[in-house]
Amino acid sequence: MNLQQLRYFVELVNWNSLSKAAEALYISQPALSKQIKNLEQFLGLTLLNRTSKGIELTDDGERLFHKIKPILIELDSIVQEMSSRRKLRVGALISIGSYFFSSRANKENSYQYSIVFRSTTTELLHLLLNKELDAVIVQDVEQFLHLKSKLIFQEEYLVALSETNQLVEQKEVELLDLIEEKIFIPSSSCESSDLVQKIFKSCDINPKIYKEVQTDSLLNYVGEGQGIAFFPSIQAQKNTKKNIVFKKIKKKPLVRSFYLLTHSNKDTELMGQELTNLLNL
Amino acid sequence: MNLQQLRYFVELVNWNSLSKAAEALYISQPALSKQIKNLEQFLGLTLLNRTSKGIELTDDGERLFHKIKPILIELDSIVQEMSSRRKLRVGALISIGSYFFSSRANKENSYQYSIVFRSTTTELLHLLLNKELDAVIVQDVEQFLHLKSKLIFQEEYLVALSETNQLVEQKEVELLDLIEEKIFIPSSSCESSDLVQKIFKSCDINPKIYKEVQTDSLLNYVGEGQGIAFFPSIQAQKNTKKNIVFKKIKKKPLVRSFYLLTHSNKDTELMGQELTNLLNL
DNA sequence: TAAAAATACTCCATAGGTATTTTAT
DNA sequence: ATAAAATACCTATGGAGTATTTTTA
Repeated sequence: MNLQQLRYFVELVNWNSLSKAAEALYISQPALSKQIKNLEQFLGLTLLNRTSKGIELTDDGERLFHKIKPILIELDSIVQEMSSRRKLRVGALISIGSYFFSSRANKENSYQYSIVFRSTTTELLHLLLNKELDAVIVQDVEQFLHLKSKLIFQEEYLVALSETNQLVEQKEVELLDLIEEKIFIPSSSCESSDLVQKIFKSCDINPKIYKEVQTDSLLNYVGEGQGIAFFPSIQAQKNTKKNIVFKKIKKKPLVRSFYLLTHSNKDTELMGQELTNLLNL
Repeated sequence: MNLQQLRYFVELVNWNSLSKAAEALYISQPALSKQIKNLEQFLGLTLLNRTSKGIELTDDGERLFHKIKPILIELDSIVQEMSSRRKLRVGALISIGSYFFSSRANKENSYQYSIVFRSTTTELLHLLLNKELDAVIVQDVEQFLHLKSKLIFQEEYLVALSETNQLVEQKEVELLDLIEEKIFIPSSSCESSDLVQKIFKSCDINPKIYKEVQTDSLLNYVGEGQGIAFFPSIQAQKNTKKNIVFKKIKKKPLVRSFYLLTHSNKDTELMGQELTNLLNL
C-alpha cells in the first residue's frame, strides 16, 4: 500500500467510473484499474463493484473512504505547513554574490530566501539539478538542460586605466584603442577572464594579455601604469584607488548577463521582484 | 514523498545514527541516507544535522516528527481495522466443496472464511497466485511453486458393486479382483478419473475402462450390473441407491489427499483447526 | 585514524503506458 | 453494438544493494 493508491482511491470515489477518474488523475484507465486492484489485494477486501456501466463502492469501500480521506487531507496540510517553512535556497558565485547582495539581506535573513555562495558555476548547477538549491544566479549561462531561465540583470564592463594613460582624455574609448595596451586578466579561469578573451577573439584582435592572480593585484598593476584591465561597472564604482580612471567602452562590447535558473517558472515568479530588491544595485 | 520515507524518518528518530536506524529497518545505510535526503528535498527542508558521530534532528525535523508520527499510527490502525474485516478467501473444487462443506457453514457465513468454488485446480491456483484467494484446498497437489502446503485430510476410495456381483460376499476386495470388471469413470478428466487411471497404470493392470459423463450415471450403470466404479468414501456414505454395495479395497491403493495451499504459513495456522471443523466429516 | 555519512554504480521491482480482450447491457 | 473494465505486454523510473570515498572529531 502506498499514498498514491490511497489518493487514487479517494479521487475515484468522486466518479462512478474508472475511466473518468483515470482521466481526472491524468493516468490511463488500466493504470488506475491495476492500482485499485493492488490496494484491494493489500487489504484483502473488495472496495468496488465493477459493472459494465461503471463502478460503485462496496460497504468496505465506503468505510475505507471515510476513514482515509481525512488522513490524506491532514497529511497534505502537514506537508504544506512544513514546506512553507522552507526558504527558497538561492545559489550564486562568490565573485558575484559578495558584490551583489547587501549585507543586510545576507545577515538579517529578513528575506524569504537563504543564499549560499559557491566558487564555480558548475557546482551551482549541480546543486540546483540535485534540488539542493531552488534557484541559482549565473553569469552568461542563458540555457541549461530543462532549467527555466530569466534574465535578471545586465552590466557592462569598463576599462581601468592609469591616470597617466593618454586615453583618459577621451570620454569613452573604442575597443580598438586598446590593442596596443598590456591587458591584465585574472589568471584562474573565471567568467570575466573568459568573457574578455572571448570578445577579443571574436573581433580577431590579438592583444597582449598578462594573467595575474587577484582582482586587487590587477588594480595595482593598472595603477602603476603597467597596463589596463576590465571591470564590471559595479566593481568600478567601488574603486577607491585615486590614480585609476574607469572609462566606458563604445558600443558596450563587454557585457555580462545574469540569469536566474530554476526548475519551475513558478519559483522564478515567486522570486521575481523581490530578487531585484535584494540586488544591491 | 511516500509512506516509506515517512516511516523511515519516524524510526530514524529513535536512533542517533543512520547506520543504526538502517540496521533496525533492515535496509542498508546508503538506502536510508538516500531516502531521508529525498524526503528533505521534497520538503525543501533540512531535517537532520549530520556529524561524523551521528545525527541529530533539526527544529524542522522535530516538528515533522511530532506531526507525522500520529498520522502513521492512525493510518496503521485504519489498515489493521480494514484488514480485520477481511475474511480469508478459500477456494475449492466444486466437486469437493459440495461434499465437504456443510450447508450451514456455507450459507450462514458464520465462519470467518468465505468460500468460492471453481471447476478446475488450475483456476484455483491461478486465483491464489494472484492473491484473489488466500487459500485453496486442492486434491493431490502437495507442492506448487513457493506455496505453503498442509495436508488436511485423506480419504480412501471404495468400489461400487451391483448387489448381484459375486464380490459382495467378500468383506474387502483386492484391486486384482477387479481386472475382469468393466470400470466406469467420469468422461471429463477430473481428479478421481485421473487417480483411477494412474493407479491401474502403476500396477501394470489394463482394465476395461468405460468413460461416462455424470457421477449419477456412473451409479446407474453400476446399479444395473453393467460394471463397477470407484467413489470416495464420503460419497459412498451418501448413496441412497439400494441395489449398490460399496466395498473397501485392501491396502487402500486408491486414496485422495487434500492439501491446503497458502502464501504464508501464518494463514495456514490461522485456518488450522477451524478448517477441520468446517469440513463436514 | 576511525567512525559515520555520502557518493557511484548496478540491478530489479513495479508504476504507468499502449494495444487488445472480455464482459454486460 | 457499445461502453466499461480487465488483461497482456513493454518501458522506464526509482528503491535498494555493494563498494568506495569523503568528512570530522
